[in-house]
Amino acid sequence: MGKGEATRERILEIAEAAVLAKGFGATSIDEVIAEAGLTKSGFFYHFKDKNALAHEMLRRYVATNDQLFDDIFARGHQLSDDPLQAFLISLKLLAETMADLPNGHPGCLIASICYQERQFDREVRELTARSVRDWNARFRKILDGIAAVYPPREPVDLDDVADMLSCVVDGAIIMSKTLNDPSRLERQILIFRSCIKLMFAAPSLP
Amino acid sequence: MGKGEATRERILEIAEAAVLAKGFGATSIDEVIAEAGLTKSGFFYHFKDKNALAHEMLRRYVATNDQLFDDIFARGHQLSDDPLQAFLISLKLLAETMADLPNGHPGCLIASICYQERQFDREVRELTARSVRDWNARFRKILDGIAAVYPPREPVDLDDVADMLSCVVDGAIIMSKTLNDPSRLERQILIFRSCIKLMFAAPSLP
DNA sequence: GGAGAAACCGTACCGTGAGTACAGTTTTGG
DNA sequence: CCAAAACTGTACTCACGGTACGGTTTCTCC
Repeated sequence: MGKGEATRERILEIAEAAVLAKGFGATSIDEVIAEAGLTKSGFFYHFKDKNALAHEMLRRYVATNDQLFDDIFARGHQLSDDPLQAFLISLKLLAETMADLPNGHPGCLIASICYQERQFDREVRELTARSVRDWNARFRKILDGIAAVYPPREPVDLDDVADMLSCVVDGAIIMSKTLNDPSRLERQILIFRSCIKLMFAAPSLP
Repeated sequence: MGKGEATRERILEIAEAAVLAKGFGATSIDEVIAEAGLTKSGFFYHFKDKNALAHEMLRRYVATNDQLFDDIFARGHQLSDDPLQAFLISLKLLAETMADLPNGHPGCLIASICYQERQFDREVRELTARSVRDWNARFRKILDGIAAVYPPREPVDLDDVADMLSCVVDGAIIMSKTLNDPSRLERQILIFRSCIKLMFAAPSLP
């Protein structure tokens, strides 16, 4: 990794924290470069404008989250052969992971961008949309595996159930931040987990 | 209503649409006053700064939503004496109301502010927190009434279930906007409704 | 209908932040 | 050592938030 790449990473890290804390518009380049220890010229050497910065931040954020999901769902699958049990374990792991974040979840970049959309170009908006669709498809695939073994006890659209996880997480992050109570996120994931249990597990099972 | 009040309302309406579409930071006063047909001096006659504008927008937004919830849950209670049925009816009404919005839900001001918090003073942040807490308490009260008649079939914290509605709605609004698909919101509310059914309704009931 | 308050308009100004331009300088890797 | 890469420095422009303040129109009430 060249020196330039290291600087880029440093800028992105600082910028992401600032954007999640106070929004994209309120995050000034001056402030980012001050913390990163370089000049304005240096910044524009790496990013042609703020939009490019947003684009790279998003790429980074999506990649990190993808990796997290990969790990967690692989671990769940590893701990149980039963698709439902594996998913329930993964959700528990996800909840724990979120609970272990020292200062609570820093926020969802996609949600942040969603409420600032006009500031970004088509490319950025398409990247957010694609990421969300990918995550939904991932969850949907898991649910397909479950439904094949455990027929749902209530007629539900599995696409909607898959969407629900992202919705609950995004909503819970907002609530955590608004109420300044990080525990909200963990608890919402666990409630979603209960819903999955109720949907698929036979009434007799624990 | 004096003429001043009418102008204030006009400003707030225009500003709310702009803020939800592109964020608070990206909404310029110049642009709002141009649409409202008045000058900068006129704007600052009504609002001492942008923070005051945010505060009033939020008051307006919360009041509107409170009214909506009052209507919808009153109607549900009116259509069934059974607390569970009443809630299920209300959720259906809520989903339909959201589906009927011509261009989809414009967005949640609280979520929008959540991702821009540093731009606002303590008063605004406290108002958002209080509103969320009030809504959660409202839903919790309804759930208490249901749980008294129908013991939950899975050990769940009713506070968390109450929170879940706000989370699902907020998350679904974000997903609707990100994917440019308004139907997502309605479907998420209905999935939440299915979860409520699964939690409380006896297995034999339809 | 006249006076005074409320609801504005016009102009000029300041500070901050995004972004440009471009020439010069240091750092780094082959 | 040398050429590219990774910056620095200065000097702008433009948009936006906000201030200051004097003047003008438009209600409203007696």
